[in-house]
Amino acid sequence: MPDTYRSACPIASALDIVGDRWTLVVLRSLMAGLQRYGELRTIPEGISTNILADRLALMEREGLVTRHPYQENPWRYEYRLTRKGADLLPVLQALAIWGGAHIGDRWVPPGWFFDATPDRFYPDASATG
Amino acid sequence: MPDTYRSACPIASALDIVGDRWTLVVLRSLMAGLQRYGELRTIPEGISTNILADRLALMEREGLVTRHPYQENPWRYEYRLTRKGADLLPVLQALAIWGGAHIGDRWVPPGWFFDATPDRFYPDASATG
DNA sequence: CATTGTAACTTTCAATTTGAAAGTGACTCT
DNA sequence: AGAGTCACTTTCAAATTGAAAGTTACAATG
Repeated sequence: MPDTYRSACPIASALDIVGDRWTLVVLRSLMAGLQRYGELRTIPEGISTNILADRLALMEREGLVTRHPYQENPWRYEYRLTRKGADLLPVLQALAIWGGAHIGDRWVPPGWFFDATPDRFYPDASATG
Repeated sequence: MPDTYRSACPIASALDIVGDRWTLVVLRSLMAGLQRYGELRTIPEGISTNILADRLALMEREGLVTRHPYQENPWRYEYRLTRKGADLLPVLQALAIWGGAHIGDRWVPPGWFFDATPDRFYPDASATG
């Protein structure tokens, strides 16, 4: 968690964790199926490498994602959503509805996105931590 | 709108408008009934005056709020949500649910907050622009 | 008429954050 | 041996944030 929250308001406190320019965009990408650093680098928004590494580290510290090795020599990890991370899905859905309604000519998300519930993203108990 | 959006993704684009440290906190405060600069200055998060003035100006430019004079000599304005601003209520509700569920000891929002729909905040047609 | 007070900003400037680009380390492949 | 890949890390300039002081316009008080 942040060292201090601005207040005990659940909205302000949530924004102390995810209320920056990139965290929710990375989260969206994880929900879209991207799992590795190299995949996340390719998102159309063009995140720079230092910011991506920093956000992934912050998200791990906040318990939004966990790292799972997919290779040794050298060790490489993929990032998986935790329940805490997956539970932000309704925030992304609400933002997508708003953006689609009030900004012109946005992409239409795939059908599964609005139908999904958070447990779609943490099917295994090991990712619950 | 921002000069350029990072992509045409409705989530990323929405965050290009409201994805900073303060805009959604100010929006929450407007929904809680605060309408004037001097009232908004008193929020428990402690926003500094230059940031508040800047965010209000940005929110007006984005069409999230409109200014309505409540006094002449000198002119003073109160800020009212537009439909576009009020339609962010589901985002705030989702953030509040998540913050309440995943961060310890947060305030419990008043009952009306989760029951409300956006039209609670734009009762008059003049605020629709 | 000078002084104090109030409301809504605006300015200043230091500190923090962001971002583009280049660099690093551990490998694999040719 | 040399080139390529992946996942970062470092560097440093630019943009943003924030605390504090200053400004403008007026009302109220003495």
